[in-house]
Parts: sequence; structure tokens; C-alpha cells
Amino acid sequence: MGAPKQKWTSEEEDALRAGVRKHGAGKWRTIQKDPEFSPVLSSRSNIDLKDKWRNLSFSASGLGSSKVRVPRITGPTSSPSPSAQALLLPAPNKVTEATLPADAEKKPQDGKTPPKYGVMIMEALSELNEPNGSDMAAILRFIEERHVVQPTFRRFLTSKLRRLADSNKIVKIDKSYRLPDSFATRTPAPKQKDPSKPSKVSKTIGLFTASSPALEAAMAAAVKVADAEAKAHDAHDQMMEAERILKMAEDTESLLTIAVEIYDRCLRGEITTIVAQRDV
DNA sequence: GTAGGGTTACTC
DNA sequence: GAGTAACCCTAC
Repeated sequence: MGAPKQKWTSEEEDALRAGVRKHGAGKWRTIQKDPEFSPVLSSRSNIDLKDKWRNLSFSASGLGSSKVRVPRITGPTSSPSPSAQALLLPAPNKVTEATLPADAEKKPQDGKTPPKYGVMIMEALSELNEPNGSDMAAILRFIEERHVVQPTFRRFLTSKLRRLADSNKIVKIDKSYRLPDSFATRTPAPKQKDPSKPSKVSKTIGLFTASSPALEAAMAAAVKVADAEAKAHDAHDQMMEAERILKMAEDTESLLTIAVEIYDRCLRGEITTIVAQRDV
């Protein structure tokens, strides 16, 4: 890029947050033209606002700060009934932290360290094994089905795929990606003795010649293991989704309680101050 | 005008 | 090398 990067100042970020509070996210042009914020945001376009807000939103999910690189893969410690102050803040990097860590709440499926993204991608390409390559959506879907990824992953995937392609670890075909031929030899097209088992596993072990009963038995066992694993993944995903929805319901109830309380105070003529929590 | 994917520069 | 922030491009 020609122009040097113009880092956002804290004043600009504050103005953006205030603008979103005032006009709502998505009204970037309105915010940018608002006389209250335009002095601060004069050097930013509406697109800049949108991009920055996107980054802030991602930051809220736990990966925003470059100083905190530790993925948020541990379980949440936040209470289901967060404070009113935090709840009433629309700025993304505060709201999510305090109230809706639905994404951050996701844990590794077995409590172990999840595989690196590069490994996930290689696994996805290996399993998808499409001759013309798999597009980003397919890769993303596959990985999300099998692994817990950060909300940033979608954007990060682009860079990661390109880097893998640059280093010839994968091959880019138009807008799709596939494993290089050296990997593809895993899935030759030899005539299989038993075509009635079109499983993914039978593909991945296709380099072996299923010529012995022992190998055939091993293949059959591997197929069953793979199927069981797939079902376990599905069950886990369903459970995670159910937990997420339950958490959302609890958070919504907390919000409602707070709203009712504020409403009651207003009815009684009390002045209610909403304090923004500034830490982290 | 906005959303979202893609690219590049930067930090660690 | 991995990951993120800022910027660019394009479709709607």
C-alpha cells in the first residue's frame, strides 16, 4: 500500500464508540458527519469507521489486543448476571467481555489445546479433498464444524490460506485451495476392492492396498471409528449450541431486569446514572 | 452507503 | 512464522 498506516488514537476510538452509541452501528456516514465527532474523525472515512468497529468487535471477543495473544479458549468466569454498568455499554469490547461471551465461552472440544489454524486448514483440505480445491466458505464450514475457532477466524483464514499457498504447503486454484499433489497421493484412485464403503477414511487410507483380510478389517474398523467421531462431533456441536442459547436467554433476562429497574426509578423521579466501565 | 472478503504492513 | 490492524476492492 502506498499510504502509511494511520493508527487509531484513543480519542478516535472513543468518538467512534460514542457515535455508535448515538446513531447505532452501521450509520457510519452519519457518525462521521456528526458535528460532535467530525472534528475527531475528520481524517477517517465511513469505511474506516466500519473497519475499525469491526476490529473493535473482534477485539471484544478476546483477540483484539496484540499484547494479549493468548486465545480465549478457557471457560468464562463471568457471572450470568453482569453489572448494570457493563450491560448498558454498547461498545463492543466491553459488552462482550461483561455480558455475552458466547464465542469466548467456546471451549476446546476435549479440553486440550486446540490444533493450530494451519493444521486445521490442512486437515480440512485433506478431508474435503475436492479435486478443484475447496473455497474459503467450505474450508471455514469444515473447520467450524470440527473445531472451536475465534470469531476472528473468518478474516484470519484469508491470510493464513495465502501464507500456506505462498509456502507451497497448499495450492491455490482460482479462489479455491487444495493440497499439493504430494499430499494428493494419499488419495489415489486405485480400484478398491470394496466400493460399498465410500467413507472419508477409506479415502485417506487409500494408499494401502486392501489386499489382506487384516487390512480390510482395519479399514472397516477405521470407517466405524470415523463415523463415530463424526457423530460425536455433531453431538458436541449441538450441545454447545444449546448452551449458547441458554446463556443468551439468561443474559437477556438480566438485561430485562435492569431495564425494569431503571424504568421504575425513572417513574419514581429518581435520576439514574449509567456509568461506563472503562477497564479492559 | 454498507457489508464483507481480500491484501498488506506491522508487531511479537 | 503467527497473528492483528489498517486499508483496499467489490457486490449489493
